Amino acid sequence: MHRVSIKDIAQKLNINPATVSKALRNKPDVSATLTEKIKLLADKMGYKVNAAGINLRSGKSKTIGLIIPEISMFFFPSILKAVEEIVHSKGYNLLILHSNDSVDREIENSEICANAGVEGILVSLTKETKDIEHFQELTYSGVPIIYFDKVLHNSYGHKVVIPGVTAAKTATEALLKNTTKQYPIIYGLFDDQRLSITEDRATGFKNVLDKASFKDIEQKLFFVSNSLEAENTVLDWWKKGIKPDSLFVMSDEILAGVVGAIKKLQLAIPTDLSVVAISDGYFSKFSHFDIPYVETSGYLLGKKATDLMFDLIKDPSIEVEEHFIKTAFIR
Amino acid sequence: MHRVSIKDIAQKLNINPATVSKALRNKPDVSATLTEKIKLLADKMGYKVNAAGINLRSGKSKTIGLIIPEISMFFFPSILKAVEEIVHSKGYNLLILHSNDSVDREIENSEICANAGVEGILVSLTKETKDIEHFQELTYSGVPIIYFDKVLHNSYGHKVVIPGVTAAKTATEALLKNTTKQYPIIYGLFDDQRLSITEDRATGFKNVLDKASFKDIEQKLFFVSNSLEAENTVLDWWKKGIKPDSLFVMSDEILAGVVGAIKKLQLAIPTDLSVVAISDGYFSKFSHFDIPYVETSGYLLGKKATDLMFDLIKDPSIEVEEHFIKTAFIR
DNA sequence: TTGACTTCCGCAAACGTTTGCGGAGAATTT
DNA sequence: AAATTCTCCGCAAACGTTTGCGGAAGTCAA
Repeated sequence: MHRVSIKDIAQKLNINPATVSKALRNKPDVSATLTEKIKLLADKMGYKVNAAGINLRSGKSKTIGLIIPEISMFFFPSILKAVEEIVHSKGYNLLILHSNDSVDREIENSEICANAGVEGILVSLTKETKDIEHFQELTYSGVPIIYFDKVLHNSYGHKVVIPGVTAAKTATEALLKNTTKQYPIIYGLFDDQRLSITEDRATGFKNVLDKASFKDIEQKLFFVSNSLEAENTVLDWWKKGIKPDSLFVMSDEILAGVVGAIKKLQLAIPTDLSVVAISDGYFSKFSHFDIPYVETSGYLLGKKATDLMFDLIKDPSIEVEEHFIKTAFIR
Repeated sequence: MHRVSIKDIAQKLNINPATVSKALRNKPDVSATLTEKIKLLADKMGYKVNAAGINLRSGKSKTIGLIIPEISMFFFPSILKAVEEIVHSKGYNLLILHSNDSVDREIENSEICANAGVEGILVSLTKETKDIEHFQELTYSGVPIIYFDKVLHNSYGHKVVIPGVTAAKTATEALLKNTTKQYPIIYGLFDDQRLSITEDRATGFKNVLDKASFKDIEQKLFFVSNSLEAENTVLDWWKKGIKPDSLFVMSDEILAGVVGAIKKLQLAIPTDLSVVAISDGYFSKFSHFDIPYVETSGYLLGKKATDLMFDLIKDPSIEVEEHFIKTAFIR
């Protein structure tokens, strides 16, 4: 019942715990014969290293913290897959904290990370987050922090993000190309306005339409806070007799609602409504109509962020900059 | 740069570390005035408790391990959400380990849990897992283990699962009711045959069809290992001119492939093919046709498993049994 | 005034691990 | 044979925290 420690092994062999410790880690200053004897007994006694002891002694935790605003079925699983893979391949553990889109919980989570002594933090911010003081404290104490996906643009720190402006531009340009009408109604459906990714994508969207002076476009931007609201927003348009010709959708989360609305309204795509999205590509597989989209990859995002994390652990002096993930237009 | 410890605070106030420790935890044997002074200074110095120290001293880790075979976009996120919520509400941390459907990695993961000194493990097994010796060792050492979703039926242990047999029965019965043909072709599409959930659902499926002697049914079971294979299997049927009337689909993972095939074949549902599934309900929202399904909830599964985990931590003598999650038929 | 209680803080030890140093003895070189 | 190097193991201390005990000073009642 009692957990076997190095001391127990040492006592049984009438030797010093330090020797056992060295032997188990194949240090050259223990003879081969003794090393083998120690390992054999350790195995027989069911010895497991005690992480707490190591952490205390070394002052390190071999743990990376991952703080996310929301656990969604879209982006998040692929991110996590990449992060988990890399983190464990490096012999580190992963501590997952979920902020539920609340700054207070985000602050709590940063404190949990601090207490746990994580050696690095990957964080995607909540919609509510207006400043990152609660992380700055950790930065000062030397813990590398990487902000990914949902970040604060006007803040200092390592960032890994989707190139939202250009992605939105590409998508909107595709939307324009498909529009044959002279006075098209083009709507953009976005997530919460406070999000950096919303800001980027809205900028790209407006940018393209504003420059498309050759057409008389009625453009409008709508901001919703979740899938359900997105669905209701689209339903509402049709209920009011407003029928946009084209729709830009900024993410899978929002697209899920749009697809739901399209289903209920029994719209033909792209005849009744032309849709372009920024997406991981799920809906091109699952829905019966084809939606052209700018493809983003959660996996690549997670991979780049985590790789950068370990680079930073090796060499904390790496230049602070904003990294972008490659995207591609899929039709 | 140096991390502030209790000792540092004690030194600064010329008092004993033990007193500081007590004060910070509001022990009654430190005067109110001194307690306040200590807390103030601790705050000012930026003191953070050192988890490693506490863990070592207490012999506990305040950590729960979650071992999963695969990070999927379907079931998994809702499970994780429930687990994360409860675990952190209890002041515990969550260690996520991903086996990638490999027994070897599952064994590694169990060892990581052992080394980390987790106080409990939630595990869903890989397809390859044939025995659970690697977990038994942990059980002996007093770590509660809960097997959820993908389990080994013929093994001893606390389990939380979907009632697969009855769920499949309900779904298959619905399939039968919709069938008007005299000689219907009814196919079942399943995940890897080694999985307990496959076994359960296949049993329920066969059970109902075998008893439906009033009709002359051509029934067949197909086993695939992922979404893509599911899609190819369905495509293959049509390529060969085989057109089942009804299709039972055992999970969202498989349903994703089926939906893809239906899209490519441009089948009308349920006219060309009648489909019933066991699902969390995603596709009823995302696909243009309606698929009746037996609803399962990853959230409820995660919640029940985690609740049981903490019950077990409180009282390890709780009777070992198999718990079932409620399901409902949605049309 | 004495005795019995409280209040409040210090002390020492322990959790498991690792590190650098020191030294006894063996092996090697001169 | 003496001097040098090597091999191998023990020793003590340290990481940060908490616990029970002991005791000094103060409070209260008889």
